[in-house]
Amino acid sequence: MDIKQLDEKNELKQRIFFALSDPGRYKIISMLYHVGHEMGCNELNQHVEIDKSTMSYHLKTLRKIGITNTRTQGRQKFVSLNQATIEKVLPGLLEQL
Amino acid sequence: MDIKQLDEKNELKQRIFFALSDPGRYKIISMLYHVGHEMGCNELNQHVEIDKSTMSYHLKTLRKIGITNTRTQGRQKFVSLNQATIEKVLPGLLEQL
DNA sequence: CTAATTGTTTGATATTCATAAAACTATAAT
DNA sequence: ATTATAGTTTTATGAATATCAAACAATTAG
Repeated sequence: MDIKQLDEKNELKQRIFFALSDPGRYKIISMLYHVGHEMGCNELNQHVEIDKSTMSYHLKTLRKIGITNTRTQGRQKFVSLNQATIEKVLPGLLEQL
Repeated sequence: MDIKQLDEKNELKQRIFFALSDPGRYKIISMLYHVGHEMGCNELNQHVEIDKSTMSYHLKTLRKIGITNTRTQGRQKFVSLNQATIEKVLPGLLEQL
């Protein structure tokens, strides 16, 4: 693996660490991991107590980092954890949350 | 373990994630872990290319979080990783850096 | 005593970040 | 058609961050 790929890997790690450094995002990620399946944003909101626009903002961040997937069904959006992406660069991390 | 202790544990985790979310701090932590022994700030500076005052700022952050120890000898300060603290809440993480 | 070395602190600056209210879009229900 | 639901975007605001130059210790060397 060349230096460029190493840097990219470290950048992804750092973005994941950034994601986990905020209490709200930590709870979102932890919740998604522990329930083990996708959740509607509203459902998430019932468990993680933050304003819905703040929630949307954080979810957008997670999406941009690339550690969540979103599926739209009707007027609902279901968010799920892109577990493989995380495991690939930081195996074993999710179990620690 | 009660909720308060859990919260404290998660707070420490989140602070560790914050520490690792910055490229400079990531390199410092990674370097300290991989060399496996304490390093002088100046020595660190030769490996991690950041301004010495920025370095000092980041090292202060790590100290406040509680994941490094500092020992003064003459005019040098030796920094080492408080590995046990990290391992306690996030076992296996350091090997991934 | 005067330099140089090692590191911290202060101050200024630019940037990013988190938060929430308000307006907005899209879908579903009545 | 209206209204309710689900979520996003915009806008504004305050707080936190990162960076670096310059001044400031404290120790050591010449």
